[in-house]
Amino acid sequence: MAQTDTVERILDAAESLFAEKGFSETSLRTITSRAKVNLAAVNYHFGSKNVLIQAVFTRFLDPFAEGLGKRLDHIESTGEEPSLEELISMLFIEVLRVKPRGQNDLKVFMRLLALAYAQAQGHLRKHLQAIYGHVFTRYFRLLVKVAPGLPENELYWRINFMMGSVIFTMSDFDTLNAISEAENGTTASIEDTLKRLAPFLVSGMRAPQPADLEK
Amino acid sequence: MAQTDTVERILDAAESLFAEKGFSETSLRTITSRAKVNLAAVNYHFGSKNVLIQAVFTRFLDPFAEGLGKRLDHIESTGEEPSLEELISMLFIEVLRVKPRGQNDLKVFMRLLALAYAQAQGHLRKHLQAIYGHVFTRYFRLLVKVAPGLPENELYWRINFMMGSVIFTMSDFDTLNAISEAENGTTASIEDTLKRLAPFLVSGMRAPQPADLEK
DNA sequence: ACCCGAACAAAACAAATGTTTTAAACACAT
DNA sequence: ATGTGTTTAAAACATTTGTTTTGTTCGGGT
Repeated sequence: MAQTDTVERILDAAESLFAEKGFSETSLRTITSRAKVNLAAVNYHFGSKNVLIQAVFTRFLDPFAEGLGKRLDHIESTGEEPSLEELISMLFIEVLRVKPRGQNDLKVFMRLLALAYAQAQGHLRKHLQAIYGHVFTRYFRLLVKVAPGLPENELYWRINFMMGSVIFTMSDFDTLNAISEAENGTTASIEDTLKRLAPFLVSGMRAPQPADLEK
Repeated sequence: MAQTDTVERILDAAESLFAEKGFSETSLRTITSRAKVNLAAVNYHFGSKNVLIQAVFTRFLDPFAEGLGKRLDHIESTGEEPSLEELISMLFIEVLRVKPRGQNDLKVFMRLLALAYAQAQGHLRKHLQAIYGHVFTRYFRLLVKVAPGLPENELYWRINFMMGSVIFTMSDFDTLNAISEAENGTTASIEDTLKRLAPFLVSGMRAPQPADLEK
């Protein structure tokens, strides 16, 4: 075969461009020109733009889901219950472990997640749910066991509250940081912001259940 | 003039379609056909699609920002400090007060907000920041006074954590609710979910400051 | 040396998009 | 009733989009 880094170059370009501008706003021509690849290469290697989008996601979600699954395996085999803090920070650690390339890949990662949610309807969500739904369910079941005596459905919503905070903050980190500088003269790194997030999330998860919903 | 509900009909159709599918994914032709209006009417009344997008936002953000501003006026004039709970629920109340039409407008409202954030770069964000930045700043300053002894920059990030939870959850409410039914057999109303959000957010805001960031 | 299939390049295609243009219909003041 | 400015209607326009087609190049196995 010829130099088959073509596929990788397409994925790299598509990933960053999608994160910057969204899916519909990124044309195949801008992708292929940044990747220094012929236009037809996308349809040749992937078949369609939608499949390319899915491929971008699986490339960074596959190792994440696999790593998370292994941690769940280990926990289930040893039988010892982790703390709530450990369970939450497990996600952060796994995210940080996955990123192999540059500095701002965490932002790219989060922005892609945010886009996947914002662009709710359509092929992508079903695709992600079909592939990664199982691992998420396992994580959720473990969290139900560990969490402080709240019913399942309450915990389900709190997990989504958590994910909203993380994804929203990280995906718009640059903008929020710029506003922060204008507003109170300080800037923060991504790591700082993750450290700020942890106690916020843990306290939120430990909040009492709203009285009139105890069914 | 002729029946000038044309503008309103365009805005109604655009609003719901944008919330469903996003901006780029919604063509002027689908908007005008749902609104039962001629294609050229959009460019005639608004000038361009971008201006239409901005108009959709100002239509529901103007009364929101105005109502919020009046509440801030009242608080500042009386001089009494509201509690953190009151300050947070103030946002919820104002959102619920604004929506004039159908049941699912809250979802539409939140989905539009989420889209505005997801489509970070570009005309929309600057436009919103230019118009509504002032009210947001006032709210922020008040929250700094009320909040439990945390530095400004810490509070700034926590506000964004809050907004992330709310916007993310509400904008994807239907999907999350469907997953909830599949996962643990229960469904929730929007009002239930807002009630669940409140203690989560309040506890998160009251969380201790991460030790290694006390600068 | 030959061949075969994979990889690339260039061009063309059909469809959809935002926008503009032209003309007709309308409301309303004079 | 007439005329004027506003609103709608229909068509056309120029781009841009994803995709397909056609031809070429390259590498390795027999």
